[in-house]
This record gives sequence, structure tokens and C-alpha cells, in this order.
Amino acid sequence: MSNVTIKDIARMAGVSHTTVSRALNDSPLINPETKEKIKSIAGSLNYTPNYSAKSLVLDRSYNLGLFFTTLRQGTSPGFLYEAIKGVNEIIKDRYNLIVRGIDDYKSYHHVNRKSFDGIMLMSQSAADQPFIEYASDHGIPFIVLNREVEMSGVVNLIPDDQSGAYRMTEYMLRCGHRRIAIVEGKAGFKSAQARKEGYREALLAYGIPLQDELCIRGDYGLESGYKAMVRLLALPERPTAVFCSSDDMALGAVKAAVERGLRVPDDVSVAGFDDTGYSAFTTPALTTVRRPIEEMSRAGAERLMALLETKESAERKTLFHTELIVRDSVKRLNTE
Amino acid sequence: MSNVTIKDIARMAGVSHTTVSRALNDSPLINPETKEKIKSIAGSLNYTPNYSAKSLVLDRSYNLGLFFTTLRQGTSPGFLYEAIKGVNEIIKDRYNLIVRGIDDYKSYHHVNRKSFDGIMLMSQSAADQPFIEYASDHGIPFIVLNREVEMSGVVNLIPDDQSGAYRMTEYMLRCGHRRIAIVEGKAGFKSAQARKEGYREALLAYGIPLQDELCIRGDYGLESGYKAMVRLLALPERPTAVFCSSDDMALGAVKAAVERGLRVPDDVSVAGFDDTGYSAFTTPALTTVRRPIEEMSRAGAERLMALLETKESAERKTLFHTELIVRDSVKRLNTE
DNA sequence: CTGAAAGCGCTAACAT
DNA sequence: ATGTTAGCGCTTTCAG
Repeated sequence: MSNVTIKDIARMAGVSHTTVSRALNDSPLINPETKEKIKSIAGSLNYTPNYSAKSLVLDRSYNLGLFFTTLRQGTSPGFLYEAIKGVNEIIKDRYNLIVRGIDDYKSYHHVNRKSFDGIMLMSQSAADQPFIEYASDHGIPFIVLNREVEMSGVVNLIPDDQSGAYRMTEYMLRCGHRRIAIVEGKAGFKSAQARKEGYREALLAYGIPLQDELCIRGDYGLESGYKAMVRLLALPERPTAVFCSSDDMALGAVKAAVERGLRVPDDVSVAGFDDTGYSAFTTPALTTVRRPIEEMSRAGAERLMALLETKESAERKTLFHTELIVRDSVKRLNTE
Repeated sequence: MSNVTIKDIARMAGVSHTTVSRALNDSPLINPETKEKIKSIAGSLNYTPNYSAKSLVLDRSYNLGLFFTTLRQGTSPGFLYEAIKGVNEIIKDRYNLIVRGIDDYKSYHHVNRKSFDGIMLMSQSAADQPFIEYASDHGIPFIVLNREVEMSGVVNLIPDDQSGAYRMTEYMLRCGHRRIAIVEGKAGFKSAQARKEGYREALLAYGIPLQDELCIRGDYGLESGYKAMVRLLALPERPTAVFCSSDDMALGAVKAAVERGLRVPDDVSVAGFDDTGYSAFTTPALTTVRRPIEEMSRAGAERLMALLETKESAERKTLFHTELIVRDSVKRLNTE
């Protein structure tokens, strides 16, 4: 029932508990034979160190936080999934991974250096700026993923959303589309802004003015894509292509089009962003932009662990490349 | 920078640290005025208790584990998402939620009563029986969700998969289908077996023999649904309806059918299981069985917390009802 | 109502 | 190479 302590082992081995502690921590000062003996006793007694005690004296909690802006809305299941998977793969059982939406906390009181050795913030919105400042003020080692932050000295891993959106829009333009709408992401989310910017830039490069009526606000969710498409289809002059800032919204948009008797991509083209596992399996398969969440999360975990061990990390800002994934939901209007 | 301890507060308040401890823990033995004074000092100093110290003396870690059989395959993003969301909603900041796939552990060494006050196991497969026994042997309070376990005395919350599958199959039969295939879930997963059983039972009730060629093994993933459908469509006599044991597989199945020029549901009907957020937005909208993961997770968190506080929990086994969700992917062949 | 003292299990000087 | 001692920050007898 494992209430064995180093003192018990010490007694059995006929040494002091200090020696046991050292042996178990592989101190080089201990006689190899003694060490072997102690370890074997520990093994046979099924000894497990009491991490609360270790934590107290070593001033480490062995907890790592993986925090999201919110778990309620705007965070897609696929996003959460890939992030957790990526991080867990790296930290193995060296740390406990604590997953939380920032908005689950009434106060940040429980978030402190004693309780978290480090924090990875999957930042989605500027709304978590206060949290970032809190962490910074309280000297908690942290890194920010997914959203670019201005703060200096912060390790910041971000996907290159803007150029992804640029390439997608450019692709649509190359396919001959000229009237291209965008369904934007959640208001206040940096990623939403970056994707819009890439879209704008591409249009500009082709000398096409940005039209307000073709920019519809969404919130990254399925439903909002649906509603946006309904509005777009009601326009006097319909777009020939719709760039949705998330795959989920693209799904919703396709749904709206199909319900109104239109065919995708024959009557209207639709593209997404994210490349969730589903996008290859929708009908039609979704042309989208792949966002390397899992890779970014793995890298984040590595960087955070390095930061905890060496107390510093070289590169501050790292861009993760997005990739255009061409499937079947955007029609080629020309032969180029 | 919050390295304030109760001793600092004691000094400032002119009392002993014992009194501070008691005051902060709302002990009734402390003079209300003293208490107020101490609390206000603590507040102004921005005191945060050191949870490692509390943990050591109180023998509680304030950690709750949410464990999955695996995070690599067979666990859908939606499943993970709803489970985490449900649990976090209940535990708020009273506990840390640690999310892990059991197969992330090389050994269970780090899983013990000192490190986890309690564990919720989202059990998907009999493969985690050893883990359950481990937890039980080591006296870690735990409850098992999602999969029925034989072990007595274990709090066990499970969705009623079998009757969900039964109702779905029955619905297909009522629609006039007689040649109904099933794409089964991951081998070894209890849920896969239960869904198959519900299917079998319904066929039996209608006097239809189970045909091996209509039972295809899948693994709950998109791809496996696709492959299964390919095989079914190659049959000399095709099924008129295909019951997939997960929405993901249903998506794959629809994909395969459409690629082969068939229309769903006009040429072949497809149904799913789970009712993930996506199922209403696929084309056609998926007829499926809703599985109340979030509710079950919330209930699980409540039960676990009750178990930790009162050291016992009344009901051992609770069934969560699944629900038939009729949408557009199953065709009515008759007029009944 | 408050304080002194002990101790949770561990690590880390400081001896030797 | 090993032991002695102190102490991490907190709660909890036990005394008063």
C-alpha cells in the first residue's frame, strides 16, 4: 500500500535516510554496492517517492499548465486534441499536464510558481493579456503559443496564419475567381485578424478592392459558417468563392449552399483553414490550409522544458509554416 | 513576488503562525477581529498558500486525473473535448485536472495516492484492466466512465450504447430496410461490442439473421469507415443501409459511397453513433445516436468529489441514456 | 481564544 | 562514502 518512506528503507539497509535519498537520486558519492542494495530494497518494497515532500523542499511542483483562452467556444475539439497530444508526447511522465481554460478560474490565485513549474498558453485572444501579465509579474516561467504577443523576452511560437491565408486567396485568384468572400474568425482573436490580413493582401496584389459586403464575421464555429453563407448567398451579386477562416465554418458554409440547391464547388467554391482530420472526408473534400498545431505543441513543450532546466531559451519567436492543401472544394474557372 | 508565508503574516499581525493558519482556514476558534485583521494582512501581502506544504501535511495533492485508454487512436477529438469540458466545469479551481493517455506512462510509478487524490478513467478498452487493478491495489480513489467493469464496489458511469444501437437498427428496420450492414468499432473496445449487440438484438427481434458478410470491423476512425464501405459496396448484393459504430466512420463511409457515384441516402443509407458536433453539418446531415459524454463527465466529476469528501458514494452503476437523432442520412423505403 | 512544539517526507549543507 | 542536523511551509495536538 506504498506508505514506504526513505526512513523505512534506511532502517532495513542499516544506513541513514540521507544515504538512501542520495542513492535513489543516483548521487555519485555513494558506494556502488550500497547504492545497489538500497535500490533493490526500494524496489522490493515498491517504494514511491512522496512528490509533495520533494516539491516542498525542491520548490518544484512537477506541474505544467496547458492553458487555453477558453474551453467553451472558439476552441475546436481538434485544436484541443492536437495540442494535448503534442505536449503529452514530449513531457511523458516527467511532468503532470494540467489542462484548463483560463476562464475556468475565478481568480488566478491558484496559478503561481509554487503550483506550476511552467505554463504553456495557447493564446487565442488578446483577452488573455491580463493572464500573461499576471504570469509574468509572478515570475512563472511561461511561453505563448499560437498568438503573437508584443511583450519582449517571451518565447512565442506562432503559426504563419497570414501567409497561409495569402496563399489560399492567391490560389483562388489563380483559379480565376475574382469575387471572393471571406468568413472571418472570432472577433478579437488574433488569428482571425491575421487570416483576414492575408486575404486582403492577396486581393491587393491582384488589384482587387476589398469589399465590405464580402466580409462576414464568424466565430470559428459550424453554425456561424452556415449563417455567413446564407447571407452571402442572399447578395445581389454572389461571390464565386468563399474563404472560411476555419474548417468548421467551411463545413457550415457548404451545408448552407447545399441546402439551397447549390453544388460545391460547381456553383460556389468554399475553402477552409486548419486542416482538421475531417477535412479530407467531407463532401467535397475540403481545400484548406494546414496549421501545424501538434508540431507547434511539441516544440512548445520542448522549449518550456529547456527553459525550466537552463533558465533561458535562445530564440524568442518562431514561426511555424502553414501549408496550402488543395482538394476538391474550389473550382478552377479558367485553364491558366 | 509572493514568497509570503504564514510566518510573515504572523510577524506583522503580532500573533503566532499557528493563529494565522487557523484564521486563514476559517477556524471557529479564532476571535473574529483577529481573523479579520489577519485576512486583511494576507490580502494586502497577496499571500498564496504553498500547496506543496499543504499537500505534505494534509496528505492530499489537489490533483485529479482524467485518464484515457490512449490519446493516440480510437479517442476522437470530440470525445476528449467534451470530457475535459465537462470535468473542468465541475471541479473549477478546487483541483488540478491532469489529462493523460494511460499509454503515455512507461510505468504506473508516478500514479499513486500521493500524487492523485482521485482518478477518473475514461475507459475504452479492456486493455486498461491492469491499470484499474493497479489503482485499486494502491488504494487510489477512482471511478470508471464509459465502459462497464465487472469489479464490485467501483463507481461506474456508462452510456447505454447497446440500447442506442438497438433503437437505431430498429429505426432502420421500420424504415423498411432489411439488408443492414454494421461497421463495427475498434476491436477489443467494449463500446464496439455493445453496439454490435444492440444491432444483433434488433435484427433478431425482426427475425433477420445476422450475416457475417455484412459485419465489417472498423476502428472508429474516418479511414476505417471508408474502407469498410468500399468492401460493402463490392458485395454481390449490397446492403441498403449501413450502421456505423461512430460518426467518424459514417463520414468515411459516406465519402466512399459518394466517390463511387452513389447518393446518400437515395442509393444507400448511412447512420452513425456519437452525435459529435459535426454530424448535423455533414451532407447529408447524419442520422445518429447521441451519447451524453459531457453530462457523464460532469456527473463523474461530481461523484468523484463526493467520494473524496465522504469516502463513499451510494450508487455504483449509473446508465446514461443515449438518444436516437433522426436527420437525413437514412432513407425511408416504405410508407409504414 | 492563542501559542509552543512536533512532524509530514524529503534534500542539503556541514561535518567526519 | 556516510551520518547529523536543520529546515522547506504548513497543520495539529497539547497546554494554557
